[in-house]
Amino acid sequence: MKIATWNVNSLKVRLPQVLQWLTDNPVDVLCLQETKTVDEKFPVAEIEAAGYHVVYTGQKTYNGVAILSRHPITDVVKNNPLFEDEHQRIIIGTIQGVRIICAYIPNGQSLESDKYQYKLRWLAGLHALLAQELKQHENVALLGDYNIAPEDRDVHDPVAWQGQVLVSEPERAAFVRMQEMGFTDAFRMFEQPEKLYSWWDYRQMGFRLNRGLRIDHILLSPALAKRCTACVIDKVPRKWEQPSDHTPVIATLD
DNA sequence: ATGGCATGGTTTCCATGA
Repeated sequence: MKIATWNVNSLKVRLPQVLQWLTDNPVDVLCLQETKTVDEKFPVAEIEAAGYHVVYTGQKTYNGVAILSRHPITDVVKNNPLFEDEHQRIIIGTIQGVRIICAYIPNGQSLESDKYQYKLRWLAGLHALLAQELKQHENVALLGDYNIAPEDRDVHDPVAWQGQVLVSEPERAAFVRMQEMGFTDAFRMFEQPEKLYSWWDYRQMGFRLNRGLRIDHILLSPALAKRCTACVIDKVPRKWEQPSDHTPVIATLD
């Protein structure tokens, strides 16, 4: 079973790329973030025609998440029942016995911003949700745009980024807390190329200069980590015309 | 030097992203 995550930065703009990518990479599950699409305008027919079931929750302009799956999706939950939130940032479903949590964690903007405090509160709510899901399910996977680069090796220029949003100590502590709950960063289970990231700034030739961050992750519960045989970042779509600034992460489960 | 680019909506600028 292959599960993947991709922040598409507008599904309306990126739908052709999503369909192309799924043709090239027929994964079982693809979690999307930043669909930026209200539910009434979600491209259900196009995705179903590609052979995928889909569940989604969106809003106007911002945020929005979806799970695409080759297999039926059951027990769907939209948003975090333990954290009141105007934003559509979480969708959960069970696929082939795996509890798939698709999350778009807030950006935080800057340490001085109210949005940063919201991010930290949101992460505390996520911790509570994960604890609840772990009680109920053995196979839990959290896939998405975390907006956290866990370690300095996940940052192209750790000195320039030191203390900034996405790498600040409280954010990294929130990531560590998930690891302490039993989750494993699938990417770091395996030997990886150096300086491989999942996001690059659109500006100033960020991708060409490999000025990136690894902020999109797949965390696996203990039972799933045992089944994980590979995890890769696919940089190919970032090279396409009019790309998302993020690129997909894929984990393979036995 | 707080810019640079991309997206969607309130559309010819603004908010947001990371």
